Amino acid sequence: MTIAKDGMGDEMSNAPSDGVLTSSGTMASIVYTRMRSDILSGDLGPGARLRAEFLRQRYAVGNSPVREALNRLSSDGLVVREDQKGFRVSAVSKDDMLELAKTRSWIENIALTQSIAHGDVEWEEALVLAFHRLSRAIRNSDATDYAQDANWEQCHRAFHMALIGACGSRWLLNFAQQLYDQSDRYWKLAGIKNTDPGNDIEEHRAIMEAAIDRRSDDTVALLQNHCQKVADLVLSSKSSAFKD
Amino acid sequence: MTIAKDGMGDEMSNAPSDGVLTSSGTMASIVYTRMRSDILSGDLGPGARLRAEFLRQRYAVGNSPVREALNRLSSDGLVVREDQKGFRVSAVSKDDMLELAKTRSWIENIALTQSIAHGDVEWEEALVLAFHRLSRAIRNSDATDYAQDANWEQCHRAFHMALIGACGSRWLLNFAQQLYDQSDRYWKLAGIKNTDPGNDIEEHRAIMEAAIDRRSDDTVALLQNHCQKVADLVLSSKSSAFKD
DNA sequence: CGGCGGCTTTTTTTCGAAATTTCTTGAAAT
DNA sequence: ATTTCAAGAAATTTCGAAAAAAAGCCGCCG
Repeated sequence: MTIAKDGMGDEMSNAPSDGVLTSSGTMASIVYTRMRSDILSGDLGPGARLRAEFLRQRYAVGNSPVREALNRLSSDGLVVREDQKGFRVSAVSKDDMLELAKTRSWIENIALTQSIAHGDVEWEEALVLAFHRLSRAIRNSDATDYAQDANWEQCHRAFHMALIGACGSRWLLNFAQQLYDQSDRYWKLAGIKNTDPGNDIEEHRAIMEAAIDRRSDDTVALLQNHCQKVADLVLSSKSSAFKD
Repeated sequence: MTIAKDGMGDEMSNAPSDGVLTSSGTMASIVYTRMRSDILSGDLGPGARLRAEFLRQRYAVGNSPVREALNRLSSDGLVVREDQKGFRVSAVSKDDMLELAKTRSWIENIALTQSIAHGDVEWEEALVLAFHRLSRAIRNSDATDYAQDANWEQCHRAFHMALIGACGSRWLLNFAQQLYDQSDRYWKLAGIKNTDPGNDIEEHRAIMEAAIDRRSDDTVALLQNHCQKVADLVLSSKSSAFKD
């Protein structure tokens, strides 16, 4: 089931089976995971100062775990560090969003092309499974905005990772995940309501089928379109969050 | 002179003008820089355990700075963390080297194409300057193996960064730098002697000129060729460092 | 002879406080 | 009124030791 050979991948290494980062073990890892989640969800807003005392209290731990988590997050680009002046949640802007979307499209383009070219039967099956779970998550969700659903989120992430899972480069997978995280943050900050379950399922199904049929160009086009649509939505939202 | 808009870039942010990472400020940052350098140079060999006591003594600091540096390096992929079992220098292998070379070629391909498409006059000038410094570093070096020369190393890195400096994505620049670092480590571990200064200069000159002439395809081809040659050398070296 | 539990030792991880730096405030001087 | 400077406050960074976990050791039992 797992594709990467495991060894360098930082984020997914502590995932129980696939997707979720429960990352246990040390306090530092727990704080890292929770804080990452809080930043992605917008609970810790862009630009917010991350004072030691505040975080120690919030996560009920001492100084060291907080600091270790912050240092990891800063390498992930979710937090910025200014020597001697502390940490803050990295800012957002229209320009950043555009840069992000551009970069993501480049990276996913390569990764997807490679994945389709080299994906084996295992990859196909993992993809089908990921799609099945995603569509079920969408159907099962009774919320008017299922994007809030933690399960949907995990399935959606897993699907996109499964797509490129056979690209043959842990580096690329890592990069793609970083970019996915960032996009995810913008999506949530924009506060977009996901209103059309049927279309959402079909869009993902089309991507999956094209991938499995090894129609490389089609798949890439569909995925780019999918991502572009998301980016447009984010940018055209009232976007009170982006001072721009 | 600087191209990136500055803000998220982690590595280069503390560089005085360009290239060198003296990254001062906090002890943690100093240790991070020195340790990174020690790993890249092979002074801390692949797979080596990084015990707290050893590092505290080596860098003459307390526990916290060492730990912060380790956490940052682990996100960079130069160090692997195993919760509750400490840190070690990330391993090397033939497969990893191939994966790395592949990924680097993909990333640099995009970055270079974009840089050539969007590079302005400032970019051209920075590139010319970087080349000039590189060629001077090569000529001035009296060592039989100028790759040992710290100055050459910095100039070489600066040149390759200048090439893609106008790609328009800080993400991509960051990724490219990570991959460059890793390649650099393999290069040094392989212990290759750089014996042909003249050819080295001309190879870089050809790349620079093609880039400035905006011959996108040519430039990419030249760069790929350049990187491929390096990868082949590394893999065909006696490579006592790679268990396979 | 080999594997298994319990003990000691080593190493990692975490805490709380000291040291250092930055930020704030307010009074004095131009 | 504005700027400058210094003292106090707040926050970050660093240290050293305590707590927790892993690794090594040795005798014991199957």
